[in-house]
Amino acid sequence: MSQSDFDLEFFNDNGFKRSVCPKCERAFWSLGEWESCGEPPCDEYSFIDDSPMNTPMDLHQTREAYLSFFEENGHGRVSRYPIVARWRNDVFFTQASIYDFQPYVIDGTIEPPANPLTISQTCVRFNDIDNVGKTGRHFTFFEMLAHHVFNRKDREEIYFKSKTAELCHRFFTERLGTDPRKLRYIEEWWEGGGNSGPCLEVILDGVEVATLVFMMYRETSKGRELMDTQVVDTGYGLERICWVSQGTSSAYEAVFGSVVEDLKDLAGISYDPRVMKEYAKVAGMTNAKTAADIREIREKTAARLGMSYDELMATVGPLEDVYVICDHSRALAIMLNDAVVPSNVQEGYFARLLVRRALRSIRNLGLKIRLSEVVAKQVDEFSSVIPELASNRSDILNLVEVEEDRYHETLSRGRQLVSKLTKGLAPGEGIGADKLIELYDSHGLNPEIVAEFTDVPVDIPDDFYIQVTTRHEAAEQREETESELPRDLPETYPLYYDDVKEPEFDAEVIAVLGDDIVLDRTAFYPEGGGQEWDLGTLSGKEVRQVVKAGRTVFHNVPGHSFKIGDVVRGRIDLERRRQLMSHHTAAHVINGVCQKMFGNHIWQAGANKGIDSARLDITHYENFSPEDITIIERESNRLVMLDIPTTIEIVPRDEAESKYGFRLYQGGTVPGKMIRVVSIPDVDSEACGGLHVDRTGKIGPIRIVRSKRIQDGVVRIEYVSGMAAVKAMQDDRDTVAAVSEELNVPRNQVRDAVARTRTELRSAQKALDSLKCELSQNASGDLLSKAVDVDGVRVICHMAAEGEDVDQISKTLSENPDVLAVVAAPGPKVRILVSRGKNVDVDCRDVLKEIMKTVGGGGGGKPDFAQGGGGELHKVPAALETFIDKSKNIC
RNA sequence: GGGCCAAUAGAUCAGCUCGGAAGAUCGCCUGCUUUGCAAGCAGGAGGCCGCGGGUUCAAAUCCCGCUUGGUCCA
Repeated sequence: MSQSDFDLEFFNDNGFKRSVCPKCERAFWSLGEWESCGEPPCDEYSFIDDSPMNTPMDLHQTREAYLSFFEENGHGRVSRYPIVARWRNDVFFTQASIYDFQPYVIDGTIEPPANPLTISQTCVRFNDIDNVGKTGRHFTFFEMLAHHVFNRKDREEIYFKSKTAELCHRFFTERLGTDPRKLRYIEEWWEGGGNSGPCLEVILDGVEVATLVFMMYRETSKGRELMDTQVVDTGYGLERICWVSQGTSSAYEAVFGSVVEDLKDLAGISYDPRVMKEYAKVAGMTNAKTAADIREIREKTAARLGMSYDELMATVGPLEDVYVICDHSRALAIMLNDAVVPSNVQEGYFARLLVRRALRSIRNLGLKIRLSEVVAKQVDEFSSVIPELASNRSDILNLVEVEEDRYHETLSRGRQLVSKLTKGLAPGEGIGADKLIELYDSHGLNPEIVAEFTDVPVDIPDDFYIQVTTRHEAAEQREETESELPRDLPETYPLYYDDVKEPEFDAEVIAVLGDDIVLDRTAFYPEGGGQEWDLGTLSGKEVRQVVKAGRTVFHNVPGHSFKIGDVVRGRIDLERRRQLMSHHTAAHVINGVCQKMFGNHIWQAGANKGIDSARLDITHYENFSPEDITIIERESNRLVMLDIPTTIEIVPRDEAESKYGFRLYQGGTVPGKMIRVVSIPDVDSEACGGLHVDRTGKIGPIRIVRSKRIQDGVVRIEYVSGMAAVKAMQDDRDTVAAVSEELNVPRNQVRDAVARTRTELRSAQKALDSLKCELSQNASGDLLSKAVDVDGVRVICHMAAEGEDVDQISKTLSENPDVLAVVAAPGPKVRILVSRGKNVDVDCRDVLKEIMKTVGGGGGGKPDFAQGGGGELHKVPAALETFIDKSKNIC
């Protein structure tokens, strides 16, 4: 960063002065005379109760003021992108407006929807979630207002640094009526995502209202390189500007409108506004990173107001909970609207986190409401700007309710767990830190809840969450397998898109890499979109695998002898392809049916279309019931029989997005300016590179084989279609036929017959058991008559024969109070049981030991019963015989 | 994607440290008692101890792998 980076015409021509803040030593530009840079902690908020803007605006008015200003100044207004950044695989959520244009717009693959453009991008960030509700300015969900410019290399520059600063300045002064002298522009350097550039932080009355980033460089291993596209990346905090315009005590009061008022009424909160004003000012000054920082904010605030920490918290605590509920419910409304399904992994976990934290706050306040009621208010509040919210309303609320119920289940499990745990404690003993961490980490119970569940002392360490984190720091590695195929080969022309029914083609070999052949064109469909590759031959040689790297198709042909320049004749196995096409189009049909049946939250989460079977993974909160499957299957087949023509069109990306929305990207990200859209009208439209049948009728029958919850929030539908479905039906018919023949009943009686057979088997088993019991009773009677009396103890040694139930005999014998029974089992292995009647004062283990001395091997047990084995089988009879003599010594 | 916890009768769980004949409570069935209900009394049925390997004379119990569920983190 150098001073020249900020030597802007706009500043110089308009009398801006560059000063250096004596506290933080950063340089800043302003029209006013200022001692410092203006940003906390160098200065504190001065807009509270004294807005620098001419009109207080609500959130929607603020957004509109911004977008219309930039629209009037030549920017195209672009609608928001979804909050789940499905077009990227490096992040879960859209965290800034520039995410919308990474990587394809910035790397030049596609053109931006407008240039320059303006947008209000819905964003969500979780790194500051602990501060939400506490600092007066942190949110999980927020909107980033922005104007962006993409200046392409070799094209005329649209605008860059100077005009950006000018537009920003004019927006605040002309549109919002801010005194021009109040704005300060701090020189900074920005880095992120491998890029960097100078930036200006825009400070107004102590709050950073915008950041103007000039993304110019790429950070490479060779050092800093100028990017081909010079990007204006601005970010204006919608919530901040709205807050400043109203000058309320906290941003939450300005932003949440009627929702926050309703909740305060419900919770019966009344408070001295002075408290929150001071609190927000102090919080604004402090870098709130840990629980200790938050504590410091509270202590400072209490000191400034001349009250105790506890007095302050009595006011602030309930308000914080109200703000948390407002924030989390709003974030949930938007996230669920954009099809996040709460779950224990990936983006779904964040939705779960929000639900649980919001419920905790509702609980703290003792409110008798469901979270879904608050989410409903947020949905209504935002429906005017995000119209889909209205149509997804019931789906969103249902997801919240399902998740709320799940949390209650977790709590009741937890309640049992805690009471079980405390039962084992000594009087006065508490629940220690280790246990608390386990309860939280493994069972989802935070320490406060644990304390609520029990009367025993709960000792919560200050660094509780830090301890939890360290537990996780053990091992975290990730490995990525990169394809070894070269990417610098020429593109292969895809004949398979021209005519899916053409079985033959001629092509020229343009590269040979071992067994892999590259042709100038091919009709072999390479693996992609979950669809397996085509098989067939190249000039008679069998093709084993076909894959694509970049735009080049590689044919794996073991043992070929082709050379560059050879012309080869390809033949495709069309029957295989027809099956793959049927499975692929069926996936789109089933996906469409499920979306209609279950709602907007249904998205494809993965798919595989093989030759014998296929599967489609979709996002849903529970496994399907047999009834659901029946309906899905019926509706899918109905669409097949309607014989709907499918269409495939290659359209510009932005056109496709505006026509079909982001639902296009069911299969994940798709690169390129033009995208291939596969549509089944009124059912499903997806960006898809796969091969499809041209009418749904050609799919043939669709059979859902089973559904399976493969992880929380994702259900796998296994299905077959076309000939594979026909085969599945035939297999089922054959199976039933075989069973019915085996049972010798007609097929419609098979179920009853099986049930009957099972019952019969059971009672036969029982009869057998009681017979065995009777037998051993008889046997033990015989044995008792042969008992040898040793000092009043009847000693019995018995070498059982094949088929005798030794356990039962041993048990029965020892029911006689004066019997000591030694029973040896026949069989490949030695097994000896020693049991005694209740009046016999002998340790069975000693008896066993004595016998084992002769036999070898080991054993053990309890005083009244011991068993052992090992050693040599043939020694057992002798050992038993001599035992009688020895027993005289023992007894 | 990674870590942790768990899986035993229809339900809720004990037993697992320290290997030795599978238990409790509720529910269910039968009988008795009661005008009826709630209940009480007596008896009974109900278990591949998640699956698969290993160690051992012997595994619900120890070890390994898997499956399923829960939970925390990114």
